[in-house]
Amino acid sequence: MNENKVLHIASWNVNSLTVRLDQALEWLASTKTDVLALQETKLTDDKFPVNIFQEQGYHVVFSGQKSYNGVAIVSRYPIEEVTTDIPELIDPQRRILVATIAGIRLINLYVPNGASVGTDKYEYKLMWLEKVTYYIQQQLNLYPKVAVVGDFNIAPEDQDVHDPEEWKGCVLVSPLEREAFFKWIDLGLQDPFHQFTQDQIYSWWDYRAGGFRRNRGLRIDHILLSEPLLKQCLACYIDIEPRRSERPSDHAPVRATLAIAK
DNA sequence: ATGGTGGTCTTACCA
Repeated sequence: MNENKVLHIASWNVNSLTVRLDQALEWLASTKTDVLALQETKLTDDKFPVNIFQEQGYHVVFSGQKSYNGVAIVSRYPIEEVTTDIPELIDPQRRILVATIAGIRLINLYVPNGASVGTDKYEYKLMWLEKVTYYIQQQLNLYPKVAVVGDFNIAPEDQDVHDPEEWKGCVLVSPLEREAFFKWIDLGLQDPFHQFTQDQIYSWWDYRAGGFRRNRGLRIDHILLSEPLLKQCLACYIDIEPRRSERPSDHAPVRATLAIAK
C-alpha cells in the first residue's frame, strides 16, 4: 500500500538568530517544518547554537561571520554534500549554503541588498547574481531536483510590490535585478508562488514608517524549484504570523509543501 | 512628514 507523505521546506531571513532563536524553534515545531533555510543569522560559526537544534532533533549546518550576513540550514533529515563557497565567487561575505537533503539539492542564498541603484553595493549585487547564475546552471546539470531558496532581495514582478509606481526603478525591483531573476527562470527553475491562491503576497516589510501596519510590503523571499520538484509541489505560501510577533524579523518565512513517495 | 526602526562587540554601518 502506498502512503503519500509530504516534505515541508521553508526559507526565513531572521535578521539575527540570537534575537530570533526562540521564535525560530517555536515556529519550526508548530509548523512541522522539515527543512528550514535561514538567512542573516549574524553569528560566527563558533557561536552557532548547534546543541539547541540538535536537542530538538534537527541536523544543522551553517556559514557565518561577525555582525552581518550568515546562512544556515536546519533539517529533520540528514544533511549531505555541504558547500559554503562556489569556485565562481571568492567572497568573504557568508551568503551561500548548499546541501543535499532527502534527494534535493538545496541552494540557500542571501542575495546582497544592493543599497540603491548606481552604488558600489548595487554593482556587487549584480556581479554576485551573475556568478551564482553559473553555479546554479551547473547544479541543474548535476542534480534533477534543485531548490533555490532564500532572501533574493528582488521582487520579480509589479504584482509583488505594494506600490509599483512608488518603487519603479528602485533597488529590489530595478530592471537589471529582475533580469537576473528571470535568467534563473530561463535556466529551468520555476516559482510556484503565483500558481496558488494567496492571502499574503509580501514577505518583507520595512521596519520604518509603519511598513507592516500599512502593509507596505514586497515579495523578495522565494522558493524556486526545478521541473521534477515543481511536479511534487502541493503548496507554496508566505506565513505572515511570525511577522506579527513581538520583536519580529522584518521578513516572514516562505514555505512549500512537496509530495514525496513513500 | 522626503522621515522612520531595528540589529550589531555601536556612537557607524547595514538593511
